[in-house]
Amino acid sequence: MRELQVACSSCNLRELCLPLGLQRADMDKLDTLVSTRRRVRRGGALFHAGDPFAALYAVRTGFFKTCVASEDGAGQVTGFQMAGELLGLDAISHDRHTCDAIALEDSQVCVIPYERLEALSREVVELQHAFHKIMSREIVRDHGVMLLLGSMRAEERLATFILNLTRRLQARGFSPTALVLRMTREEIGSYLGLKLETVSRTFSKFHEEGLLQVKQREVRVLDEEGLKRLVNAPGV
Amino acid sequence: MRELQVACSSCNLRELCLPLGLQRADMDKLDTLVSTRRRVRRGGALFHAGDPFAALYAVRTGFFKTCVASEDGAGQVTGFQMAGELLGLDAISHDRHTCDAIALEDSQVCVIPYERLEALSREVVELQHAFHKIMSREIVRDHGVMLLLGSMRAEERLATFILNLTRRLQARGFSPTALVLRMTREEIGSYLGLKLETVSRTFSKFHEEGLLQVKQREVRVLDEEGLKRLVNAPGV
DNA sequence: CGTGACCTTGAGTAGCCTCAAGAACTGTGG
DNA sequence: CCACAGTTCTTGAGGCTACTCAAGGTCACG
Repeated sequence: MRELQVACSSCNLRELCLPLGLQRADMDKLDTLVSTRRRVRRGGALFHAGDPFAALYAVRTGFFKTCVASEDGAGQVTGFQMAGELLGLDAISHDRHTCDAIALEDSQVCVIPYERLEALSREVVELQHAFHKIMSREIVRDHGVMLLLGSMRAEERLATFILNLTRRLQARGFSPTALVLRMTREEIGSYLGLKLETVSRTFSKFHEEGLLQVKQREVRVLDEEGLKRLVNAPGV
Repeated sequence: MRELQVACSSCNLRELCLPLGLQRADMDKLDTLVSTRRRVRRGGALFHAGDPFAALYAVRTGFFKTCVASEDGAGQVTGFQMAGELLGLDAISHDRHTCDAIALEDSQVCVIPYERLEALSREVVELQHAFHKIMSREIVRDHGVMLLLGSMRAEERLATFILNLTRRLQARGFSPTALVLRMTREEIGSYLGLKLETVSRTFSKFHEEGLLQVKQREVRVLDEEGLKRLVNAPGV
């Protein structure tokens, strides 16, 4: 758990992350709050379900998955987080984390001590706004996943997933067409409510149909409109 | 839209609702914030997706469903809300509601003007805590639904749903075994990612197996342990 | 170059969906 | 209070999607 110095005010993610909407002066106050980083190796856990809650984490670099455990031992991936996204919001409710956060590549996170975040957000209205919006956005995102899991078929689910990933990567300055999946077929399947074989078959189908070029974890979007059509005009 | 006088400090839901954890003095401040109620007739909408966001709502009496619309027109029920639960949290993110809230019986809600809630929660630490916990709890709840939709079979889903309803009703002083469903088979199905026929068949199956007594919308839990076993020891 | 993890593909099957018909209930007007 | 229309619920038959089980291929890494 190496700790590094950090400053939100000079972070190139400040337009995506917690500081969104803050003025320069307020940003300086945020710098006093978010003062350390933490490294997590690929495969390592940022936190586990049951761990006491002390801080939220903002992904600085790298890629995470969060997964909840069900009663019978089987888990489910509830989300994939990339740079600028917050981890740990679920823990506020019970002062303990309710899911595992696992790094899918070597990563760095900014540590946001929660008590101090609450204190500062009582002083800085814009920070309060930003934080509430982030929590609310997480709720909206979850509703979108519920819609996906509850009413889409396999092809729609995977198309939605790929379009969502490319959109988020594009917002971070990456190519909107070429991406390298950081997660296994099984993890994608868990997130989308499918078995890994179904994910694999559906990738192959998209490949055959010229929607995607798929080579293991390297994916290139060849026909974005075709993918969007799949999502919007669901199978009969 | 009839408006009535109301006071959190004298509300018998204060242990379930926003005021959870507040001291007497702070409760009085909350009373100045939550000063009006609104009636919604069965079938009526508290708000629609796209409506500008101004207030959160706490269910005072009655029963609601929230549903999001998907691109292709089909909707999905994202939750059922009963007394003491908050509606509208999703709207904070974009200053517009992202789902419809429909009353499933004649209902009353307390109106919580959002700007004033933010202002007061900068003053009253316990209110800030309570509000953040409520948002976080919604995120945890959504993760539970994602787990249900992503990895459970029909029987597990319905058993989970019934157990969840009875638990919440019990917390409100109702019988943990007898309940009257406020929603149709189709709405249950939409929430659980099943077709209404499957919901109906699964109810019939539970009835045959002696787990439930089902007569249209009247349900009596005969074997709670049996339901729990279904949830924890999934099929095969 | 061997080992383990991950991915692809095939064959057969189970669970849920679709389509359809009829029953039970709700509420509305005579 | 009853008849009727509309909605909701139940049940059956058949079909399709995604799952299970299985085998072999690819890739990363020591």
